[in-house]
Amino acid sequence: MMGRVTRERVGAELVAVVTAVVAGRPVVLTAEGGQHLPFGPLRTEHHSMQAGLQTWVEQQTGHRLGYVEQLYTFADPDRASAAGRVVSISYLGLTNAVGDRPSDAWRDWYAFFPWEDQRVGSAGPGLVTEVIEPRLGAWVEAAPPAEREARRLRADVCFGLGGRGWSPELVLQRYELLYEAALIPEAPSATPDRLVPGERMAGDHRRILSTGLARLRAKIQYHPVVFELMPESFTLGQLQVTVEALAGQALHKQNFRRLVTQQDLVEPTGETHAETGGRPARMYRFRRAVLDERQVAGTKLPRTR
Amino acid sequence: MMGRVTRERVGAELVAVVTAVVAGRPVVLTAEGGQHLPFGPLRTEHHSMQAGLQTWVEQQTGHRLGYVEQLYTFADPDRASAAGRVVSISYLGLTNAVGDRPSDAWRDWYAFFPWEDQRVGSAGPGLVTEVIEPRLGAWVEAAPPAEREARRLRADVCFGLGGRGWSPELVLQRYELLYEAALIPEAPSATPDRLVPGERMAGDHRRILSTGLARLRAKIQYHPVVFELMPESFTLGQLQVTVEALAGQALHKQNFRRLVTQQDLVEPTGETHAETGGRPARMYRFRRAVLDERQVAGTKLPRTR
DNA sequence: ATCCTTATGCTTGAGTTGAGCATAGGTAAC
DNA sequence: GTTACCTATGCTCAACTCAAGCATAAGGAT
Repeated sequence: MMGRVTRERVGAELVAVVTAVVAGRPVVLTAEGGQHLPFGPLRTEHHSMQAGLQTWVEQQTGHRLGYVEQLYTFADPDRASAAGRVVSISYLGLTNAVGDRPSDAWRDWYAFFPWEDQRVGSAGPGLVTEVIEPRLGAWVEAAPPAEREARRLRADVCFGLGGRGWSPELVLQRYELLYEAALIPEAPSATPDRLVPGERMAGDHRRILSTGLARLRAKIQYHPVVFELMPESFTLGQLQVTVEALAGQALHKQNFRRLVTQQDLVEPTGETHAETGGRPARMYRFRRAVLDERQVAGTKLPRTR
Repeated sequence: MMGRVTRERVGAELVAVVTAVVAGRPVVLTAEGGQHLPFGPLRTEHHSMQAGLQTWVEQQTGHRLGYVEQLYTFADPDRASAAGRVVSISYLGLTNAVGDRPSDAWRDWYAFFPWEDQRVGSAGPGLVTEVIEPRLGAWVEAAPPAEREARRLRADVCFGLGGRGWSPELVLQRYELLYEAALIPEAPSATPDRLVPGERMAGDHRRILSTGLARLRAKIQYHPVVFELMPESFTLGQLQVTVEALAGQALHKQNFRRLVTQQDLVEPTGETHAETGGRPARMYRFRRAVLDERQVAGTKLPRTR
């Protein structure tokens, strides 16, 4: 029967990856100057884990999350110390209001993962070709011959090398590859002179963050979650900028609007918006009904180039 | 800093949804006569949660899992009793060998979810139209008028009513709907005379199982995991039967083979197989290299009808 | 031989997607 | 006020994908 005793007990911790998009920059809520993600213990008084997370994220941000989703449960072995084992249950939360917290609590995603921003003009593309590619090349060459081809293939797939395309949703795989290649300060055998740029976080929080980005980038394509990051009404241009910020990639404008409108994800409010110095744009609002009507309806990424 | 103390401690439990496909029937490993899924406490000596799960599943089945993936972490509030809170971390495991365990440990998926098998000749289609649809209809009518349309829409989407198509991957949504409509014995307000057929399990294990089926049905479409359920070599017909068993749906044969072969998921072994009383089929093996070469490559479901 | 069964190959039409041309309707500079 | 420039929006076209089904192949059973 179910009453069987589980003899050992562990600490349970809730970790939140709360993200928003502000002025075309994706940001994540951090604590203590970006050193870690907000987290807290699961308490007995919490009705459920989601409820526990919701309440104390509201305490911190002053805003209710439009969307919460469980990410992954980690049992970081490095932390199984004297105090016993700790299990971290991580969640992804989306909001459109950054609230009144000091703005340095909201940090740009790409401060932690500069290579993930592949939009033209950003750091990503240069970083990959000038720093990451050569250092991964060295890592490939350092392998025993039998393993060399496997390493090269993995590097090529992750970072779109050798004529392969860049896949935005491989965030976690890229992080783990850099970790294994010791190009990241968290890695045990990392040496300061061979590191790839990017801020670190305490413990395994940067790994948790990368899991969140990966999930969001994947989810956005087949589930209408972007709208949780948008204000009540918005232009299709603003929506596209938001998606591009998350994907770290430019999209084909005309095809993006075709996708959004043909799926009936939005409806016009009747107003227009003329701030951009171009033709005024129609404003739209999200049709919340689609959440009930269908289970698949997303914002695919009609890529450019 | 990370050393912050988490004051309360909880029991941590690993739960496994281990599935295989035997003779065209999808089966799941259970304990104590199908009353619950195999589970066990997370121990300090386990290197990681996956390792812990792997080792004791191997103990139980005598076979190594080809594939293990974390499913979801539940904190069943009903079990937060005197002993304190229990957190269940669930995993999906796939294997192709049912081993030498007594075969009643392996139970047919569809004993627990008869409505999920929509293949012609199985119980599903009749069950939906003759039992589920009318009882859900009553549940819709029982709602306050303002809520009625929302309920109807939800029932229609989940069970493909009102001309909508059946979506195999909505396993969890269907279970939760039946739960809310009190058509399932686990539901608090369920009455014995209005139940939908299907065996129950202890605690929330049937919910965990439905999470597993949902994940597997979704995953199969964009990741080549079916092959973990297949023997070394197989015919395309056998592969199709396996996918159909999981999806609970018939597939268009010619399109299925085109999909599999065009993606280079398999390579011929050169042998043939003549047991079916028809033209002998070529045997194939899975090209394991695709796991490294690509991140997306699945067995989409070329549906029939 | 004839029929039944499963396997395999191929075609066709509908729909989806990537790419880009063309026009609309504003603001800012000259 | 005319020109340049900018973003928004509409539309077309070719390549590709996908559902559906016809046709043929190759075995066993009667």
